Amino acid sequence: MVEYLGRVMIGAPEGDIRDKFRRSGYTLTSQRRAVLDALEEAGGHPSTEDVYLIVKRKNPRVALGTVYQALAVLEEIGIITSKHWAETPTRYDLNLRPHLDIRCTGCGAVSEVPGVALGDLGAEIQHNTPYEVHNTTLVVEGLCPTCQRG
Amino acid sequence: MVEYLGRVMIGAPEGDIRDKFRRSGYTLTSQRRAVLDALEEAGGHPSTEDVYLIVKRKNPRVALGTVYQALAVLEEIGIITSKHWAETPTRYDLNLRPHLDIRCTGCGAVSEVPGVALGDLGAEIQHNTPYEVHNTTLVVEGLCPTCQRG
DNA sequence: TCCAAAACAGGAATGGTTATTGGTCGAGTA
DNA sequence: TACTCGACCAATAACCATTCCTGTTTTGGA
Repeated sequence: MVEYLGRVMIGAPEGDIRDKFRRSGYTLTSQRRAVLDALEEAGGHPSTEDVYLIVKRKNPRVALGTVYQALAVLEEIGIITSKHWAETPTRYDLNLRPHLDIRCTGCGAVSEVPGVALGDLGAEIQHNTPYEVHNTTLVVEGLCPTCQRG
Repeated sequence: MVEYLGRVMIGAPEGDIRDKFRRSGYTLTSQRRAVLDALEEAGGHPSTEDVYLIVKRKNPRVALGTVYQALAVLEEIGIITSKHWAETPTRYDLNLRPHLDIRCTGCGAVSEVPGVALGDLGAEIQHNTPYEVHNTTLVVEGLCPTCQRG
């Protein structure tokens, strides 16, 4: 059995993670811990496949389905968030703070766009629709500096 | 051979459609015309499958792949637009005017949200990233009035 | 009318994701 | 310690939207 001793530095603090697991009723298993560590090691906005490959390096027995399920659990209890660009695999992020990401249609790289204030767009939308608004996500695509030159 | 005599009323006028096809080099075939008619008949924001079923009613020989390709061509030459919500099939729209749509996570219904001004969000994003911004889409989800009661 | 290019039908293949199944592990309890 | 129960896991099959492939048909231009 491989041991996962790493600590999550970028995302929620260790205490929060334990709290969220305890409150949710889910168990913080070694596989779920491994997925968290892999997210940290990957940095940025890895896909499920990225996470799977990192986890598998340390524990080849972990199945892809387990990673999918672990990521779903981690998102459900609020330790990570997911983002989805059309035609591409879902990506995950340890960064819980609301922020804007842009994806390069050339190489697939994802970067944060700082300093853009969305204001109370959510409230404005809610004001103009009878729907009960749950989720407003801004999806941004473009070409990164490298791909502009290529 | 089924004849497609319908005229597109909601989307681009007939002349525009012909122009766009001529300029693009693509041919306005009976299948592509049928797809346009189906989009009009479906109204709202049909999925590829929706369009396929309508087209098939009139001409059972049309293949699903053809509908996919026809929709891609129609989008490429600027006669229709597509929208994509995560985990759901792509939806198409004859309405070329920029507008905001919300999707019900309960029943899948899509409605327009009127009166929301996005301002120059695109410009603001471009100002804050070295990426060359091509596309900014606001994805909104919620519960429609009916599903709120359900 | 003839020909080359484009478009099509039908169906197989792909890729991301989810569901199923049978087995394992661990906490709580007698 | 032995038992029980449920959560969890690995492996794999299934799913679904979409794309690709192949042979055939249609189209527009010479």
